[in-house]
Amino acid sequence: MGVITMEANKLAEIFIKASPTVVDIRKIRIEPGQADYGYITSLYAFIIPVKGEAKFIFNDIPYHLNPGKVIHAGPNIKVNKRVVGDSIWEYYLIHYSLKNTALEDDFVEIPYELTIGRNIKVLEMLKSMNKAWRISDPISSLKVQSLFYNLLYEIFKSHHDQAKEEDRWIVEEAMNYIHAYYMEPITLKDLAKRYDLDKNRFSRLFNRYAGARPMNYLISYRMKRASELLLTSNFSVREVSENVGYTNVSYFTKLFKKYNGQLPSTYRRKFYETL
DNA sequence: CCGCAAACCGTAACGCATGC
DNA sequence: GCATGCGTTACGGTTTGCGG
Repeated sequence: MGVITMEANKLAEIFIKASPTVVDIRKIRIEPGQADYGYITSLYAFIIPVKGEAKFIFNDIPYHLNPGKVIHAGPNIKVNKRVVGDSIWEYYLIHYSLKNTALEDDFVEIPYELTIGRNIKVLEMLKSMNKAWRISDPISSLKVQSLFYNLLYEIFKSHHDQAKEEDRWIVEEAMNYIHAYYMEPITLKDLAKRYDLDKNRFSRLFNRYAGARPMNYLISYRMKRASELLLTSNFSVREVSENVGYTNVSYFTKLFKKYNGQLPSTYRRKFYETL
């Protein structure tokens, strides 16, 4: 809790207006277990983890930094950091300043976190930027600036896609869950809780990718299984109903009729009559 | 006992308002 | 234009009761 995530389009808008200029780029390697306490930042910066992991505390809010994430921080933030785990902590640190200081209000003073996943493009750009930064002629400086803009694009874009990816994953996982546990009682509330989402939000998210609300999807799946069972087994209607997750036949019959146009018993009878 | 329907209750889905 | 919060509505789910 406390970690702020930002919307990619909003960020793009802000950065476009603000014309950031790179002030410094460096790749930093720190041995495991090392810590650093209480310094205050003076510039805007992106922290892009490459290897290992570290705990940062910005103004008392903890952030866990590992590859796949990008952190943005502003000036006047108190930083405590510690490298955790037993591998070397390696990251790029890019400091930049704003041309247009009138826009400083748009830059959140609280650090925020972006999820970009494993991104080779980003790593390659950082490498080139770092290399070009060591050469101090105007052409190389131009290269650094243009790469910085490319980098921003790539980071924001990845962050944007990652969000969608996460949503899609949740829906797929939920569908798999339904396929596996349709015979058990499932409620929307419990499903949503699995993904730590508000039930309303989850229901809509599910609908966006699955084309049906979760509970309707569950029912359809149960009805599909029920019709299969009616034709392929010699279970009684009651048994079929129990096998797809309904404790009472009444309700099952009602639903089955709604979904298949006829009652379970009729459905079975009609099928065998036409053989 | 079994399958079904009607009556009833609680929850999920819908639709609208609001904010971003 | 899209996501979110919230009140209302519709429907899922339980109980009861009836005919075969």
